[in-house]
Amino acid sequence: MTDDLDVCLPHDIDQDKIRKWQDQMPDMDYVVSIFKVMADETRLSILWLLSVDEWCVHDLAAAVNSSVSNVSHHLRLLRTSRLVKSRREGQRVFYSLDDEHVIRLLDEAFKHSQHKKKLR
Amino acid sequence: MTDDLDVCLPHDIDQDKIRKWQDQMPDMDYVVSIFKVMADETRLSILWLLSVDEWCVHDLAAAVNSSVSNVSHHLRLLRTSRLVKSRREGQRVFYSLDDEHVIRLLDEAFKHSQHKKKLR
DNA sequence: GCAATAATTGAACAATTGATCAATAATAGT
DNA sequence: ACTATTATTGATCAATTGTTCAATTATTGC
Repeated sequence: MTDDLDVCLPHDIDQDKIRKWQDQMPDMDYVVSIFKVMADETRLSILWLLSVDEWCVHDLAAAVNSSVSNVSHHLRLLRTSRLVKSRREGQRVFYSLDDEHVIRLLDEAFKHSQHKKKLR
Repeated sequence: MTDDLDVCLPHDIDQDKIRKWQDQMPDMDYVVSIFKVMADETRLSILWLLSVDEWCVHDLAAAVNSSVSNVSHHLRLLRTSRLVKSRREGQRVFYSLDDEHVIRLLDEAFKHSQHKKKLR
């Protein structure tokens, strides 16, 4: 916790700086929630696969080496986060991306990753 | 778990698709770790503040409304993830970004956020 | 050496998360 | 109506995470 009782104590020169940038700080909530969703190997794999094609739950589970149940749980989170959408076709439910921005984030992140790899 | 014992059972048409994209899937580990680091309000705020200037721990703590101890813990994670670097100046330790890619990720994410806001 | 400021560290705890299992729902074919 | 396939859901449990507190380290000035 921050108590601003440190008036006239050492190191109060930067109060202006603190206030200035505190005021300009954007709302973190939404961005944090997006990063939370993407910060999981299974979900990130799903998103990557959905960025190249449409997939049914069964095949997604096979592709990410997990159970249908587990993948379904993850898909629900992705759906409520509005990152993917679904459509039913017979017994199967097909999922696809529902957010152009996510592709940009994925691209940026994997580009980043590639670059880091070279440095080692 | 996926047992590929479903040979010659319904819905085996897509085995090729599964294998094809499974093989092309990039390594998720590094990207997941970066998203994990960014998926926290305190750390994201710190990163955002560091993207505009250099900060000492004390001021960062004040700016994100947290304790010095807490911020120091977060900074350690950011440091070991190689996203920030530090330099000592007297009693104080100044932190700054150590990864150009992070700025791009931040920009992309907050741009995304801005756009979503308009839609509601 | 001592006191003051700044920062780091480790332990402890509550809260959140991801995976698994069993049960249920939805659809299609016989 | 019954069975098989696909998908969803809820409960449970282990593992991870974020915060707090107390103790420690590092640096400066007296």
